[in-house]
Amino acid sequence: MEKVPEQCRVEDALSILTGKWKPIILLHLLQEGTQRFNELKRKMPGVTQKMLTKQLRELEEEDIIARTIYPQVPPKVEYAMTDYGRSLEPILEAMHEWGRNHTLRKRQKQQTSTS
Amino acid sequence: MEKVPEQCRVEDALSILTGKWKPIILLHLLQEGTQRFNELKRKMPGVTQKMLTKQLRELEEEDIIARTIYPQVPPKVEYAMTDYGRSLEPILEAMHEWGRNHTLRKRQKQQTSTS
DNA sequence: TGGTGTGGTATCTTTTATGATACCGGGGAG
DNA sequence: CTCCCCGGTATCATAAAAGATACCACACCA
Repeated sequence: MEKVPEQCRVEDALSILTGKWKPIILLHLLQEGTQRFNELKRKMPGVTQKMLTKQLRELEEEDIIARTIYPQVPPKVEYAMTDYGRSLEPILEAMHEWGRNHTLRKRQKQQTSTS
Repeated sequence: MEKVPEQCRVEDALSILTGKWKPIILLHLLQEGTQRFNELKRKMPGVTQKMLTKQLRELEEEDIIARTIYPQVPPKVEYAMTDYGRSLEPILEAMHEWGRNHTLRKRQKQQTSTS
């Protein structure tokens, strides 16, 4: 029936989330809604135009975000989560929750090692 | 109060799961319990010894898995999930569930494009 | 005596991801 | 006229991840 091994599914999700700037892009779009290119760029210190473009394109390719071009001058391009993209939210939340505990744990370790 | 940006938490989780062989290692250990090195290796076609060692060491470093060496000849080394490692299960399950739908979606897209 | 199984290391090469930098068109501000 | 803003592209360089290959000690088996 199903020939694809189980772990491939996990890797599918992982491959979409993996990328230096993708998690933060997704969090911005989820939490603050539709954003313009430079708006995102300003909120992500350190990212270069090229990298931001690339990561956005890859997310768009997977139908996680939608890119809307307004035929104006100067150009206006907006990025928004798709419904499909929003289906990633449980994963991001699970990771966020886990990460919170991970941070706490690290702190405790540091304390015990310095005491 | 909290100076660490929210997305860092997500990236913490991601950084632990990311690695070509880590998801499958974790799934094997979760589903089949403690495993020896070569036992894992045989279940992961294509992995080289070096890569398997590296990924296992990284997971051990993060306290996700535990490495037990039995002072025998020939050597016997076992890998097992730690309790902490098992706390990743909700994330892996969320990704697995998402991946299942992702696969279905891709298939549907192919069908509509070839019809 | 030579080959096998165990759990690795040490090098080297290739592939992939990320980054720095320069450039673009065209309107609007000064 | 000159510069900036916007949302990019193109080129080149670097860093990081992954892979190929060879080697190791030791005991066991035949």
